[in-house]
Amino acid sequence: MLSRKAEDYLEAILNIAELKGHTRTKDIAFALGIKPPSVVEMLKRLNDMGLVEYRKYEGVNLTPKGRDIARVVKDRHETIRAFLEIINVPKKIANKDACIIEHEVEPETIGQLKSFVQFVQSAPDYPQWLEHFEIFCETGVHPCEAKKREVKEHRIFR
Amino acid sequence: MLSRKAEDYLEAILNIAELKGHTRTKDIAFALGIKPPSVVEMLKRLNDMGLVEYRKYEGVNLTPKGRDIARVVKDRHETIRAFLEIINVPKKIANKDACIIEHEVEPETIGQLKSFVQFVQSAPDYPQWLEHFEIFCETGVHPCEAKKREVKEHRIFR
DNA sequence: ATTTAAATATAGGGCTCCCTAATAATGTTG
DNA sequence: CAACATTATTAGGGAGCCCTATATTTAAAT
Repeated sequence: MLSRKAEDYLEAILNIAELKGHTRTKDIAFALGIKPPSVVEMLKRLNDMGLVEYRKYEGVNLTPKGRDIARVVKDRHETIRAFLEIINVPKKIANKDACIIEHEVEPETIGQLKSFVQFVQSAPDYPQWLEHFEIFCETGVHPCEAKKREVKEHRIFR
Repeated sequence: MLSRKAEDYLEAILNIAELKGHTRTKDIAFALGIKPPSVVEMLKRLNDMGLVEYRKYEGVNLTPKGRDIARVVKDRHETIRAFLEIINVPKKIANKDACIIEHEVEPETIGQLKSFVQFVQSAPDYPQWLEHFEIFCETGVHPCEAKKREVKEHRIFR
């Protein structure tokens, strides 16, 4: 089983490679907020696992095996981020926390989260309940409940 | 900053204490799926941090400070577990994955998750969209979309 | 009260992942 | 091409968590 950190590295390498074409130690270190020597250490390990092709002073490339894993990890990340944004977690935090959640969580959980995101996104129009959710966040009261109460109160006053 | 593992220990101690009145090394080890020596090591550390009162061969108790933290952790856990169950992650997995997610995630995220759970739970009746979500999981099609399509097809055939 | 069993603790070791300081390779530029 | 800056790497070390094997203590049973 791959450690969460190893997954982070693979994902970072994929992202950087897509962005810049080549991947250097420095960029990985920057992306993960750590120091270069830590990166080198991990690259050696990933190389030994056959997930990455690492050549000193030249840079790294994902192997097909490594790329497959990186894609899965990235997909999970996107799913979680999208979900968190749906429930109005601020963008920046959503992204950061997706990084944390994405590891080690069971496929079933990711699967359900993914379904949920797709469900919301495939809704024909902006779903009403999401609007209700926003009101609930602000007021602490479910709009439908508020309606009911009004009706009740009317009855009392009459 | 407290490590995620340290938080796990505090939560476990709280749970066991509530259940049995006293907390022993063995029970913690069982709850966390690790061996007793690892527990002893952590208890010493938690003791030094003032989160736990640990006496050799006698057991542990949470200090007020430790109990406060444990309660927060447990609350987070409950929130996440409840959410995962709402989106139909199997109970057992929901609980396990809640353990994983609950750590290190920003308060904002927990807050929004919590709001979401409360929102669903405070809905006056079983919300229709949840039913729709279940159908979507099974069929991959949003019920509302399906309706639209039917209408369209009708038009074509006439 | 002594033996035996269960629980607990210590010693020592390993893996992961991070760091700083020092060294080596590479690139850039006058 | 030499001097300088940038980037990478090695060396060595530390914290966190876990383990097995070996004491030690407490509890239970004869």
